[in-house]
Amino acid sequence: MIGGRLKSLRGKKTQEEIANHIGVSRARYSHYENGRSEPDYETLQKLADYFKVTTDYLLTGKEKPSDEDMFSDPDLQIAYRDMQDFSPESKQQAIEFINYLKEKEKNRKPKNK
Amino acid sequence: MIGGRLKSLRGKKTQEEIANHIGVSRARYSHYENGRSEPDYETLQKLADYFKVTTDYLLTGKEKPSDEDMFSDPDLQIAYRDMQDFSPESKQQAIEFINYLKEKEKNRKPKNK
DNA sequence: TAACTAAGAAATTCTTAGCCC
DNA sequence: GGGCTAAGAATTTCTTAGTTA
Repeated sequence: MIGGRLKSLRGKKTQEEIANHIGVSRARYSHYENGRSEPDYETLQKLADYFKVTTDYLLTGKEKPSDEDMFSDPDLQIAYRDMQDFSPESKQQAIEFINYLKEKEKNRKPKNK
Repeated sequence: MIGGRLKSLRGKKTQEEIANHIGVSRARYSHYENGRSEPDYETLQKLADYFKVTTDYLLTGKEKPSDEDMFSDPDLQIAYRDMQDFSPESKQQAIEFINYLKEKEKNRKPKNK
């Protein structure tokens, strides 16, 4: 399960190195990689931080390692959710402003396409 | 921790309804909401599926409900997708404008709902 | 040196049953 | 009905110590 992902994320580093960084014993980390036990949520978070992936990725493997370049930043998502609660008028205003920015973007960098 | 998020996601549904859907006892689900215990990974996944959010969101609260079924206007969705291609500067501008509108909305209707 | 594991200890979760509002 | 929780049972994890390669 999550073990395999940990294994490949670790690469050529030793188990001890990872274990030290996240503050668990060697044996404990080994258990995680071999599926003998699963990390508690706190440790899972530390592992995700250390490997620079989301907990989602560790758990499901369905997301890609979200290194630096995440398309969808949280701020944008929050803004989007906010917009859904807007009155029709505000919604319209928001959309218009976004379209305005979109035009500006176009001119800034002449795209192919 | 994750309990609070479960609570708000549940809304006005009963604990029993959620519990039945994910296949755990009432008491067990109650424990999750009140932080007396934490769901194992399998149950966490079921909860995330049921509430249509990522496990990341349940664990950290940092991500949004998965945009899979962000219903609402198509126009808004298009605008959202456009924003993802924006430069950081334009993104920032868009977010600021949305926040400005958000404030305006707040003042428009001082009382809840 | 690095990784793995058996076995018991320790910690956590789950169930039952009941209580409260 | 709907939600909460004490106590013990059940399950899981963690540590130690030792084995394997």
